[in-house]
Amino acid sequence: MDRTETPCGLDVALLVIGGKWKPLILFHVQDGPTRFSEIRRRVGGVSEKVLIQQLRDLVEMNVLLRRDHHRVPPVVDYALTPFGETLVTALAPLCEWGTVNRERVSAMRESTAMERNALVG
Amino acid sequence: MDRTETPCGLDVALLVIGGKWKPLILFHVQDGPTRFSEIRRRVGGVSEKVLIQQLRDLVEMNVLLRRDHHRVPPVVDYALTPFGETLVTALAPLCEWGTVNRERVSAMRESTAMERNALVG
DNA sequence: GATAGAACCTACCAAAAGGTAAGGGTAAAA
DNA sequence: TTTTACCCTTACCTTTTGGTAGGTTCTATC
Repeated sequence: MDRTETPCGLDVALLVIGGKWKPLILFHVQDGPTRFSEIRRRVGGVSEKVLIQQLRDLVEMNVLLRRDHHRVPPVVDYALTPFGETLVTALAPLCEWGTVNRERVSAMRESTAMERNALVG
Repeated sequence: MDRTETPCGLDVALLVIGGKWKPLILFHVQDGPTRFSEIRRRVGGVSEKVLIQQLRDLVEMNVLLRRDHHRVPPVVDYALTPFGETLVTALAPLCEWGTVNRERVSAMRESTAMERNALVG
């Protein structure tokens, strides 16, 4: 059977998880509702601005639920929606693939970078 | 168990499939070696420049194999490597997820876009 | 009284990614 | 003989994305 006619759903998936930090966010939120500052600490390396952007995108897509506890100073946490859970489930094999092949991939990236530098120098 | 210490492999996976057309390319190549022009037709909407860029990235990453048949006018095709096959396998659930949720996701994107426009206008 | 921490927002800037338009060298088809 | 198709390449430009640095409002703590 020819797959030319059956469009691939990966474009849809990437609409949702496309963004430098979104996969990591999903990963670090899957154990339960997590506060903003805690996500920031766990993800590591994100600026607040970008974190909020990506969190908002995920909330808009109904992947995450934002809960404002209406306290001051603010208390807000984010949790997976049922829809978000299906996404995380679908993401699991890819996550595992990445974990298994981390070394391999980063080694390849380094070697090709070296080749490029050799051509330049 | 706390996942804070076990890094998520999704960042690695996105290094490989990150790029507007890469998932689609992988999808359209999985039935066997495919010629450049055929990939271009199947993917649809890519410029030659970008297609070649992404194909080269995938070749560098050892996901695809480029075979030059040394004819003129040129005959070149691209096929999945064994490594690439493992990636496609890991990608399958996400692909299915996207297919199942295509309507839902595009509906959400449209509604939030409408909200934004309403705020502007 | 100064400071730190919570969860953001805003203006501005840099880098990366993608897109457009043109060309190139060959051979077969029209 | 002009056109078409093949698989690219290059120069240039626009869009998207991400990052920096500052500010805000409030409370609890030192």
